[in-house]
Amino acid sequence: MSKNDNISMLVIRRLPRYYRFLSELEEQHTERISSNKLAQIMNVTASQVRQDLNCFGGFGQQGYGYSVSQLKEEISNILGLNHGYKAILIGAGNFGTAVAKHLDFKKLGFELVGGFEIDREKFGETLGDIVIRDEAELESFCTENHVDAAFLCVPRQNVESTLERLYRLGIKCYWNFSHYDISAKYNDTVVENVHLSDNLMTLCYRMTNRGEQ
Amino acid sequence: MSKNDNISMLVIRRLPRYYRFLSELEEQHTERISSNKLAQIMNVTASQVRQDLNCFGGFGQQGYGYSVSQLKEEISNILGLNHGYKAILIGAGNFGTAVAKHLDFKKLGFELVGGFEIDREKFGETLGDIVIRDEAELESFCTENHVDAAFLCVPRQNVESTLERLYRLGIKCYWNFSHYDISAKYNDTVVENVHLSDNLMTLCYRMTNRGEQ
DNA sequence: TAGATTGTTAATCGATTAACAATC
DNA sequence: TAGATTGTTAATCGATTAACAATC
Repeated sequence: MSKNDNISMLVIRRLPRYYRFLSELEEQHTERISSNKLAQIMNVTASQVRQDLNCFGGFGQQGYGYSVSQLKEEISNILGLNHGYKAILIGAGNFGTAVAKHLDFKKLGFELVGGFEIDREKFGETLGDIVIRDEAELESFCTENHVDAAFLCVPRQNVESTLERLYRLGIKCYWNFSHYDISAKYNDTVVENVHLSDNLMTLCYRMTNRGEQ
Repeated sequence: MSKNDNISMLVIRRLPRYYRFLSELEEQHTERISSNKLAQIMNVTASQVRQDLNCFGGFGQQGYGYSVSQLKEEISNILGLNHGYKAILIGAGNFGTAVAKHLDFKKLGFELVGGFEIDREKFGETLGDIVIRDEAELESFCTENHVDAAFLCVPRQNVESTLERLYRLGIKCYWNFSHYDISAKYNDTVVENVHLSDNLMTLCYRMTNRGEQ
């Protein structure tokens, strides 16, 4: 699929953004778009758009531009959004609930197949499509069901022990809301961290140093 | 405060991470640390640590290294974490609730002073330290109380109209959980976006293309 | 003093932008 | 054909890393 196997993480992290803007264009029934116009909408350079897309192949046509729906489909394939990776939710507190209720996992490449909690009050509750189970059942559930990834929505102090169990079960892809440094301990994992507090501190910096840039 | 007013956004986004690791070192009663050791813990180069810190001034001492507590304090000041910027929460749904309950705003440079909702069932509820109010009261509240920032935890379709009101009230700093492109419309704002779905798509890409790197 | 480690300059590496020939 | 716009190469810019003199 790819022309070049060494694609920068910077390019990859821009792909979802392209995908978002293309989805919007499609909703507005825009059929074709030039790198120039797309760059303008996204507030980047046309050069960057063309370079980024050409990491994966030539999806455009000289003199015409790009077909919105085709390009969207190509990026979807590059991201692998069609895989429907089976994921479990660890922790059905406020964050776990928010994530499970508001994200459309099907569109994001995943399928949420179960949720686990230590709080017995929540056992049996349903959250979107999933049922909340006793975390003690983690091993039996994962043995019976194929699970590709875990969404870690538990406080930091609870992550470590659960993570060890998940890792032992062969689950090595994590979406991590805690500050626990997974890759430091397990180096053969795939981890995306959501550091909300880092993000908020950055906002604080920018508010404090407004005008300087 | 700064030696150089043109500090790269890449450096700035690393500051919260330094702050986090320094906080941990302090908790473990580590008094001093060398750029080499810190780099090792954080999985970056010692050069980068020294270059980053030197954007803001010389906080170390040759032959000794850096004082953990002093360096942490310096970074806190650079980020402006002592400001206690007054913020309001827009939307007390699952995400708003999760954010309000689980983040320690005081430590992140903010003080949450109120919350707003359109769902009348939630009026009067308390969430951590704040009371949920009718969004109709936004103007009166913000006129009576000084508000520096808004945390936007409402679905995309509701952001636009509320944003216009906030902007008219002079609130121009936003923590945005929606996909609405604030800076495109209002260019004198400070915006930090939390794009959870972008993050999850990146995880999907990395799972799909595992082994290639 | 000798050893350690910074602050800083210089070298390298990578990412972005500009330019333009290829081509629809 | 003429105009538009890509794919791609070359030029520029910026970030990271290496090296080392300064100094605690």
